[in-house]
Amino acid sequence: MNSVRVRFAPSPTGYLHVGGARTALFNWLYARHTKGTFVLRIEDTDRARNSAEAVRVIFDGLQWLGLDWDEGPLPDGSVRGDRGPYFQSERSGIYDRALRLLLDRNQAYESDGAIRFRMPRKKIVVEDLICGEVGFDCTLEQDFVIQRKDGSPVFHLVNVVDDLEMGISHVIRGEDHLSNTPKHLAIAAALGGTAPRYAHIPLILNRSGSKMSKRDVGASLTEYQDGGYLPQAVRNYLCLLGWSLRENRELFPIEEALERFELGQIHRSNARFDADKLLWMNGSYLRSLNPHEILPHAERWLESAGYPTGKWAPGYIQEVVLLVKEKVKTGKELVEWARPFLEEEVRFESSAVKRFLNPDGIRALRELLADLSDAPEYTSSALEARFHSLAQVHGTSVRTYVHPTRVATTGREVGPSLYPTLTILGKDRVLQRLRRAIETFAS
RNA sequence: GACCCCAUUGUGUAGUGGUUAGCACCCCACCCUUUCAAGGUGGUAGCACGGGUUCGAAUCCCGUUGGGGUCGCCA
Repeated sequence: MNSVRVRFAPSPTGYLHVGGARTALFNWLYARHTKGTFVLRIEDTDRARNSAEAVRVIFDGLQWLGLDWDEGPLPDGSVRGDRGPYFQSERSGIYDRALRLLLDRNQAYESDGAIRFRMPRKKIVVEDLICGEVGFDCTLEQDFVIQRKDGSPVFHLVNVVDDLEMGISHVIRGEDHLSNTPKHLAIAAALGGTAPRYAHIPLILNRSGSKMSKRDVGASLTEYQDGGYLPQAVRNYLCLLGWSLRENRELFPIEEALERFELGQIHRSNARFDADKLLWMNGSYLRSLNPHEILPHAERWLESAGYPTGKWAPGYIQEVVLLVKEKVKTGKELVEWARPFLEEEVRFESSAVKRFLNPDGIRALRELLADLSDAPEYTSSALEARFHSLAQVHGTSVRTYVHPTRVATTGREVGPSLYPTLTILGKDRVLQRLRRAIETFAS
């Protein structure tokens, strides 16, 4: 009988931490690899933190990453699984029963209005699937609170009770919990249950080398959701923090990770979060998307940036996106690069104007305008030929025309290839923008 | 401070007693080129240190140093 049951048990704090996302990912990978069950449990015992909005963020994050759960609350308000409830706030009866049991067995006692667990004074060995045998001398350990004065149960209690009640077989969690594990083992034993196996995964460190926290840039998954990252890229990157395929390959489909994922191969050392590498990886994924795949993403990015995509002729957005996608690494950048194609007014960068719309540039634009006005053909290759012959006639390089034209039509000195840009903009708009630039910047 | 974990270029990793220590990101150079990217080629940079074990250690053991984590009526 296959009995792997793992869980992701986040606390609804209003955001999903990348470390949490990676923990969820590893749990999910292990569940899928073993054909086991992935449970989502919401640890909302701290009433101050509990809100529907905060839970929503967790759902959104997991769904965005493609991490589906077999048991737990669902975004539509329904519940899947018969080992619930999956909100700790709805499980107080279960905790009360556990508390009473511990009290009856004299494994817990009241003190100052709270209830403390009677920690066994002995050596406790954690047999961790990743860290190996880790010994703790608990002979001097203090008893600790498992129910607050206000009657609410504390993490150490509820976490263990729920893992027991829900039949969790493996607890895969951050290494910051390793030191808590003797407590958890002791509670499980006092309750007469069989504790799950533990697997403590290394922490994700921030740029300066300490545990990534809420305040760190890039710590929240929403930054990637909103920043135009592709979920498959973020997921791929997260796989690499503490785990690898071991064959000099870093870009791989999730199915492959799922097939190859083993707890024993997870590292024991912490990993620093490298935003540059994630950015590179995202660009790599972005470029590998075919037109059919990238369009929905691009439309979403454009829409949420305030550019309705429906108002344009069919195919126009796609043309723009395909032109621009080779040059950008995120959806956010894609939007930036697409702007000149979607706005009436050209926004001029002052540095670009200064550099290329000087008297020489304006002269070049005048020559180009005259030449282009009666161009019979307006295609990318025709434009290219025209630019070249223009340069030849005037005994200069094609650059003389290219740069001022890019600035005049897009406002910037960098951008996609010029001829396709001019083609997509269309002759009318291009001529209009050339005239406009000449009027505005000729002095 | 006590306890626990960790240690291969700046970063992520491969490497499990014998390798010119491999790959990727970053950085640099060159090529390509209308800009910027992408792509291609090449380059800089690493086994923290000290003891052992061994014919032979990045690999095994011990210590030191360094980094991280935990010590809440937070989770």
